[in-house]
Amino acid sequence: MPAFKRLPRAVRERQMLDSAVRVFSRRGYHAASMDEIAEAAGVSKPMVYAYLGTKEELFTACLHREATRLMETVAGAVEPDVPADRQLWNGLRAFFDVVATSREGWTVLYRQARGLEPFAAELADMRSRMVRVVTVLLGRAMAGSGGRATETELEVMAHALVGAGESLADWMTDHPGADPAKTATQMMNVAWLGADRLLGGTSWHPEAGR
Amino acid sequence: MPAFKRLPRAVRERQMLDSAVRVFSRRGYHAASMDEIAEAAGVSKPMVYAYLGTKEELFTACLHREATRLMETVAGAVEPDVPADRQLWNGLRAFFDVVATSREGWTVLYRQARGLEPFAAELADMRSRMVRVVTVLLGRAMAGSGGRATETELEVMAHALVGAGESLADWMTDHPGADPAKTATQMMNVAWLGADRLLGGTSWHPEAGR
Amino acid sequence: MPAFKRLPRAVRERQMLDSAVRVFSRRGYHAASMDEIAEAAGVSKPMVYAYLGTKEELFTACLHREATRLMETVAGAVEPDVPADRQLWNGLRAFFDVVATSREGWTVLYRQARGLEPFAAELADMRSRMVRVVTVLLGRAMAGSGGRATETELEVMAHALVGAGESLADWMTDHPGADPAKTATQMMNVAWLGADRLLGGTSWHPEAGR
Amino acid sequence: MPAFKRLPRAVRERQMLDSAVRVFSRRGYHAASMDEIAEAAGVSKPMVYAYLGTKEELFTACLHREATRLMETVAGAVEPDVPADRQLWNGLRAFFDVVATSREGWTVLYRQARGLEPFAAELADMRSRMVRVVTVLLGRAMAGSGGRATETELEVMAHALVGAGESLADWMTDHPGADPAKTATQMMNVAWLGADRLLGGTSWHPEAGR
DNA sequence: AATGAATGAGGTTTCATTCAT
DNA sequence: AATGAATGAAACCTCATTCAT
Repeated sequence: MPAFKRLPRAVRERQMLDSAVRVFSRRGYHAASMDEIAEAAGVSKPMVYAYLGTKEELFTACLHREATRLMETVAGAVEPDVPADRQLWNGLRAFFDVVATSREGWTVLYRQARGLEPFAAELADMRSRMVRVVTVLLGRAMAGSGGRATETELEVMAHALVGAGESLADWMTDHPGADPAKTATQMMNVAWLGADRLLGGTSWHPEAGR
Repeated sequence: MPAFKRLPRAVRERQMLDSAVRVFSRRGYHAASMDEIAEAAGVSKPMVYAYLGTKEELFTACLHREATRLMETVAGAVEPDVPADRQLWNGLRAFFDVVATSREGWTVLYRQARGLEPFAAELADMRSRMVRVVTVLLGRAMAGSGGRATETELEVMAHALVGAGESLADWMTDHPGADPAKTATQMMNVAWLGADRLLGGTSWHPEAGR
Repeated sequence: MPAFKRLPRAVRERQMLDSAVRVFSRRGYHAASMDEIAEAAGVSKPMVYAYLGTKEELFTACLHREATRLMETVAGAVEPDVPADRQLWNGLRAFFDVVATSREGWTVLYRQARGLEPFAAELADMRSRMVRVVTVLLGRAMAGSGGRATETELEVMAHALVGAGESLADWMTDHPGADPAKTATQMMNVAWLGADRLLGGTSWHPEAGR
Repeated sequence: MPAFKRLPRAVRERQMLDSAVRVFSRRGYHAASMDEIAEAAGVSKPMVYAYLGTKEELFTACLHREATRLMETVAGAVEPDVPADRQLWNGLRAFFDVVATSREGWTVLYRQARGLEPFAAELADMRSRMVRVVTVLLGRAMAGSGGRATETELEVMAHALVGAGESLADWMTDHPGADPAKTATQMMNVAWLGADRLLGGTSWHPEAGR
């Protein structure tokens, strides 16, 4: 079943990436074969190699595209002049939105890549950037509260928050009906308020004056 | 290069598992070859197949052994008659201890397995058990505080906490000097107290009367 | 030693089947290696797998091709409006012709397959069809002779005839100079002269005075 | 499960051969593993090697034992002073008796070995001896009937008869209820009625108006 | 621009077979 | 006398990758 029409390169590339993401998600990096990807894209294998290169390069390309999509969405949700907690909530909601929307895209590739050299390194990098952003956010919040946590402590906190976020992203993947905004709020209740207060009855809400 | 001596089965099996964990960790499941594992164990390939079975079964065996080691250590650290926060801290410290001690053993296998069918399913199971334990813990804590979170909310909280723990385990893997007890405390500060209070200067400490 | 030229699939497939039949005949199913078959066809192993599939499938393909060749030749020799004995002779001669012509093709594969799961079952099927055809032929002959053999007796007779045919096919394989037509006649002299009398009502009995 | 007692060599050997025949007939020569055979005999593998040698030698041993059993039974059924037809019937009945009694033995001998180098050669030998016996029998019968078949013609007849016998043996294998004596009679009805006339001088010819 | 044809390389798995106890 | 421990060798199969058309 050859491609029906000669299409401009950009379109073809998009088709291939779409197929690649789908196949990689379903089968996993190693079990996915270039054959299957090419077929899924309705193209012959040499085309894939001509346009996107090696299997490794192709996977990297998938990773990049999905990562960019995620990062940009989150970045677009930022409102710089808002309190730190609200900023965090905004970012979380955007993050959960993306995850819920393109389940195949992000989560699965992410899960794959984290355990798979030579992609793990790259992923770790991206994760570091996220942690850094959160760290800065926490730093700003602290500046307005008179706290005195060390830089390392802030970093550890940020790691914990990012991990919690990832974990809930996974949870959403398994609960298709879950609402991103609500999940973001629930996470804020743990992360921001703390289990102690939360369990005691206090609760955090995005619309609260703070 | 024949094995140096005839050893009883139990010994050889342990050697093989050790080597397998090491090789799987370094190379990743797919890139690891049975050849390399056998050689690392100082044994010929057929021995590996005779004692531990297929590559898949071998990996599963590694997973099981490391998971058991982890679970038992954590379970052994539990002190049932202690307040919930302290219990959580105990568990966390034990968890971080194991991770820091056998870096190759757990973290890497865990990272691998989570993105790799047919292991992901089994791992997900184990993770579910962990989440359940934490959920129960939270429920008990709430019972003593008069809160009114729903079951689902508790579960989401538990997911967040587990994710944060995993994330910090990763962080420890990259920071060999880190102290498990201290890391556990830091995580409690986020998870139990909440970022808000923490940043404001309050802090949680394992020895505090509560 | 790469293939000399790029050839269309149909051609290559034929070459491969030819080689496979030859190698399977010489070495036997298990002793034959895909490597040797590929080399004999002047092709690399992956081509064999790409075009003809698994070793089992390849053997089945060989069996099918040779069986078809045989069946069609025999079927082509049938003249429906001729007396039963003549029809039988026609079929036999055609059968011996094929066997004598492609010695490697049929007999050897047939011998192999009869003792080899999972091919035996299929072969048994084909043999059953042959027996059935002969049974019908005998039934028609009896109808014109007033005999009264039971259905089972006819079937046993047919089995005996088919076995005799196979045996003589083997004999021909070992006597390259033998003439198919003459052999067919000789077999008729045993088989038909007996069948004829039997179908006509005469019968032999162990206790008879002779 | 080691053998329960130290047994004399002869007994052990018999056990092993029994198991070997059973396993070979169930699995086929190649699919049968020495492991399985040893286990089936309740003995360790080195014992099998010590007593019966290589796999090839073991199979040959099976072949020999079963062949001997068959030959001796048939030979024991001969009554030299009886007419040729009755002698043939006696032999056939004994033959079918053995086959019906030890189905597994027959399977190993014929279905397997006939298509399998290096055993086929040996089997062919045994078969030759059978053919020779039948040929002689036919010759004697002819001498008493005034026929004039050539030596080759007799041999061809013998081949046909042996083939028919084998085929009916197979048929019996698939019809466990069948009666050896009756089957022998049925085969005589085809084979002998024909041979009888043929040896008496009548002959069939394709061009005969019939 | 696009593809059918082709392969090198490597991995898992299974056996028959033998030591050393 | 008997066996658990051990291995060399080889088979099947699959894949990423590239020519030649």
